[in-house]
Amino acid sequence: MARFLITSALPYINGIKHLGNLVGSQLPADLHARYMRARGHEVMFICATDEHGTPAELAAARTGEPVADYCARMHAVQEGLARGFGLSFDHFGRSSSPQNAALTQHLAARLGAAGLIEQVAEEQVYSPADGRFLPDRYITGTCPACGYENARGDQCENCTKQLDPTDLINPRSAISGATNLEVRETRHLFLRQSALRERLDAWIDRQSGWPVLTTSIAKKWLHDGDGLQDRGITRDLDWGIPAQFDGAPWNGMEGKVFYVWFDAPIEYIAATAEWAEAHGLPDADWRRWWRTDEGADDVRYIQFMGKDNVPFHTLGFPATLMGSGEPWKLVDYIKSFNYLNYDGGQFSTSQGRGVFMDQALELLPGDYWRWWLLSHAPESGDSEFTWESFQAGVNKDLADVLGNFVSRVTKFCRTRFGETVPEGAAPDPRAQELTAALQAGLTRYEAAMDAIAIRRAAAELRALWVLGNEYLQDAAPWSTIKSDPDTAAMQIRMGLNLIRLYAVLSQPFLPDAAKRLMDALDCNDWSWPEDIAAALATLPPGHAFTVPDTLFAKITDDQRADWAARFAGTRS
RNA sequence: GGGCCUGUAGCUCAAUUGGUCAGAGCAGAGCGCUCAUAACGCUUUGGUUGGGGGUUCGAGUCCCUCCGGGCCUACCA
Repeated sequence: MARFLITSALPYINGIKHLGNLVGSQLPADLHARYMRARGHEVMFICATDEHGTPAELAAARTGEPVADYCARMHAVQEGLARGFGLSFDHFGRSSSPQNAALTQHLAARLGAAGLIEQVAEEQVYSPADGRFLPDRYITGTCPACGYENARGDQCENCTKQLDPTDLINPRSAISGATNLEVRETRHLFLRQSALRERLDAWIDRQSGWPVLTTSIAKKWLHDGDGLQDRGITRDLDWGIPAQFDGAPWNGMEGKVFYVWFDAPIEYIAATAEWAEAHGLPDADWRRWWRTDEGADDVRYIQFMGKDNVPFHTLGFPATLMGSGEPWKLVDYIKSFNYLNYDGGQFSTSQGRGVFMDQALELLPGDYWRWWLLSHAPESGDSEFTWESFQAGVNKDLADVLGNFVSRVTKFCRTRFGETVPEGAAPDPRAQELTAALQAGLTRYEAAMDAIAIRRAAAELRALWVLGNEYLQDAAPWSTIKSDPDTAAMQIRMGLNLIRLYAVLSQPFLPDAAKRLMDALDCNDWSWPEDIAAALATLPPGHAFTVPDTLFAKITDDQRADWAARFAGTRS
């Protein structure tokens, strides 16, 4: 038994996430966490909301709430949606927690003491009307290159030219529209990532088997141009972790907070501390996951994230931990994902394009989405959600192959033997053949799951379901019962035990359906099969069960057309 | 501009270090079965692996080039 620390990239507090966000981090992380637990490993699965930064402040301002209230409310909303999708976090924390503030300040102080933080004076655009400094993208104006009137300060969306806010003609605040902008000098803390470049580079080189997507992005940032650049880790904002605090090795940072990309990854650790507090456990209980000098030496730490998050997890966060000079646990494997597109374009939070988590759950339970999303996870390239594909995947895989198998076995048994596992003969050669095929398939499934090859794992799981239908077709208990009731009974006994086996094996993908199957079978033995023959004898003759309700309902053509039309436009 | 990824049957995707790897699922066609959510099983039609050139005994798999798609490029997070 090993110990697995699993973190999912933190969803930003600003609004409800769409299915692309879900499949890019939280969902695959959950799959892995559930699988590892099922295999008997000790797992700590951590996620949290990322709550600081300008967008949170602006979103709160729009609803008229104090930002802290807004974040608390949205955290609860996201937590509820996570539950709806069956996300089995050990703790779903908040980057605004006191634990994160303390740890962020602690690490910053350590970095400062190590000479890895310096103060840099910068000029930034300030908007007196808004009472705040404006990030580049919150300044709009006319593009000097193409004349586009709504160009952003970082880049013109029309001609894609990289811009500096001061390049814009007639610049104005994207927040208030104010045009009386001025350039002010402000001082910020910079993390001297460049000083850690060699260590980071060597550390990346030491990793093996990481997705190309992960290492290529890290290498690009390490070696492109002048190499890894130092990064500002503070901002002129109110909402965040104060950059000036007791024990800080610098002065003059009053009124400034740490930048979200500095404190958000630290929340992985802090959320584990939150977990300990929530369970009334001592600090040692969370530190054994994160401090290699306090027990984390045998921990395997795996992170899940979309490709946009890779630089911060391969460079920024490791730089923070390495630079602290303290023995913090570094990530062992980074599973990164491409993007899921929506019907020919991108999912877009800002434009409300695509299906959002709350909307998805209004249409269908979480398992339907989990299956399609995971079996189409954008591992090797961007993938695309279409309603046709979703309908086909759900109907064929879940309703026909798995759901109908359960239905035909349980209903046949009820009709011919009653709702108890029938006695019957001992397994015959055909049943042993099935057992062997399942054993081989299980090995392939486990290999894919161990390797976090998600689409392949889904295909292997489905192949196991198919074996049940093949066996049933071949054994044909509806036929054997006429001449050999004992054999028919054995065949159905196999079928009922197969359902339990499928519930156990499918649980990481389909937690809710698995639970319903086990409830119908009146079974609570979730032990992962070591030996298939033994696993298929778990439900003994005479064991009572009930025929479950339809496991997965099919998506009709009318529903598909209706949903496609409803989500064609933008979210209101 | 620079960098990275990608282009394999109608669709979604597989093919260890180049050597029976040209495959699977869906869709299509035929047959079978009737327990079941008109479900299941078997068989089967589809590709000169984006175009062209090169290296090699041998290349989706390496190199060059052209065409197409996507992403990143550090102050959105």
